[in-house]
Amino acid sequence: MQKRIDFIREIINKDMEEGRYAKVHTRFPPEPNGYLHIGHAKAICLNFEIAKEYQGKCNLRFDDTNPTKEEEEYVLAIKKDIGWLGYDWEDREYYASNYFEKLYEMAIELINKGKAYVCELTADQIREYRGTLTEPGNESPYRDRSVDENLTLFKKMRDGEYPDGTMVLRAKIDMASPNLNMRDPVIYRILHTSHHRTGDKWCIYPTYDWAHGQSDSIEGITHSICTLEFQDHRPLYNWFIEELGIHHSRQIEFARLNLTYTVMSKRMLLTLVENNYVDGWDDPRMPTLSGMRKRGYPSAAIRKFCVNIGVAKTESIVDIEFLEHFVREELNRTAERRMAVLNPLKVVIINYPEGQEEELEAINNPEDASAGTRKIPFSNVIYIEKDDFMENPIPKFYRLSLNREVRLRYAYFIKCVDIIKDENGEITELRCIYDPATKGGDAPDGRKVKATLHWVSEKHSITGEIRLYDRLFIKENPLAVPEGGDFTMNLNTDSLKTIKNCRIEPSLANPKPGIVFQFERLGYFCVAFDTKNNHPVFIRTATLKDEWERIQKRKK
RNA sequence: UGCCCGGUGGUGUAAUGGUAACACACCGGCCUUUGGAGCCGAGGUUCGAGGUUCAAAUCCUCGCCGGGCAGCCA
Repeated sequence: MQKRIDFIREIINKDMEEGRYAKVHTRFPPEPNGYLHIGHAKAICLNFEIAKEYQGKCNLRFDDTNPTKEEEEYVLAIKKDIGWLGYDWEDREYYASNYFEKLYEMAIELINKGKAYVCELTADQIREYRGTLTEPGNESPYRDRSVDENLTLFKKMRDGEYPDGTMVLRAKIDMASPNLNMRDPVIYRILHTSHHRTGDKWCIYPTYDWAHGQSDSIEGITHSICTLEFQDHRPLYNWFIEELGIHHSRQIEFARLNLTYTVMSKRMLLTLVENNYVDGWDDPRMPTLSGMRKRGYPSAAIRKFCVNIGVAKTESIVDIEFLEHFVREELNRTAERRMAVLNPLKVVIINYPEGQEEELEAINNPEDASAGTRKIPFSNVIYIEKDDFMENPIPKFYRLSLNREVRLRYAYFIKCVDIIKDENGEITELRCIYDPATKGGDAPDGRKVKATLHWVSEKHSITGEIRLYDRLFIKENPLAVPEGGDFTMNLNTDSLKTIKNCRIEPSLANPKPGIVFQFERLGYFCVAFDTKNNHPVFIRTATLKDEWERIQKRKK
């Protein structure tokens, strides 16, 4: 995949030139406490693509140091999503929990060096002793315990002799450091909670800060790429590595992805799931990879998006349309075209013999000749889209109207000669005449029409359900709320509209779930996984760009 | 009044002291059997002020603005 060189690759190039590392080895380190979202995709692509470019490797490592939040369900989902994105960690599926024993030994080593101590201050006291952003902290009264005492206490912590929260192991660094992370950070806490991998083997767990850098080191990671908020932790990780005298990875921080009309925090996504604002983590409206997969987004589009947004340290918000652009670009190339009418309006062609029918040839994908053609049945009663007719056409509307001629795609020119209404004045049917000479859609006399409509033959069509998904939030920044409000007040209450009786061309009677089609002039639609035989269900993946909609919007 | 990071069109990313580039969006036009796709064109002097230099988005100084950090979360 072609990409411009970014600051991360620049650093790596320099490291390689200077011989700092013999090869490049990266890793993607998710915490299994939620599903992966598009922001994670950025990190996944970065790490795996860099490994590929430098003929190195990229590990998958679960950062599972907090058993109170992590679950097996999430590790399964995460692996599935990374695989779907197209990346392979081969046999390098690691877990921070694999290193618990090693990490424990490292802690002992620190204690032996007089660089760690068991502290019995409560959580609240630790906070008070830490000082503030502008004032230095105070040293814990337990800071100067003997090595032996620390060793004994730490062993007893491990043996389960103390309840949760009674003591912790802390690194002994500098309570006056301007970097709060260096003010004797906690590296082990007591948690009598069973872990999804280690079960009840442990009742003390390393903190992320203690586990992360050393896990990278153990795996021989050369370039540890993470998000901006860990910049302030880097000195701490370096301190650990140096005290322990182990392999030193270079940490490089980049800005996480933000998208308009989207929330990206796992906490908020969990809120949406738990309060049933959406139908699970994989709801097609979610920014999760599983949601996007269900929505019909091709993984290639997501990859391309991730490459094209670039990487930098500037915090930014990418327009969701940029993602949609790559989805459309990919689908335009790959999706076969079909015809479906969402809001059917009956059209009777009065000069086409009743009972007669014929098959017309249609191109499956104008962008890909190898996709071939298919036959579409035609008869005297068809359906067109309600929106494609206007009794009193406004300027620039050049679809069907009384006495106006348009083309039915791949079929004939038709001209509307009569409008039938019900007692409420609603249009229920159109009467048209067709020109037999225009079969296929071209007029031998060279006359032109301004519009081409999609259509479906009444007696041949099948009915189906179509789910129209829209963005989940009404505000570009869902987090912008008045005092006391929260992001859920910016939820789009109309983000899902279900249309039951759509008319769909017969070739779509038994489509394969997951496949995406373009319904001509409407958009891309993905076959839903709960679709049933002869009653297909489609999910709208994305609309087509709509010039007519833009014209109307502009007038407002 | 602490420490760390950042500031280039509407958005995102380039330009690594030498004519501010690319993509998306937007606007205008062409083309079109999808008002799709495609094609062509318009729009910025780089947060501000000084300084260094023949030459500054880039280097220096001082401001301004934005973000992160006071979990036994990651």
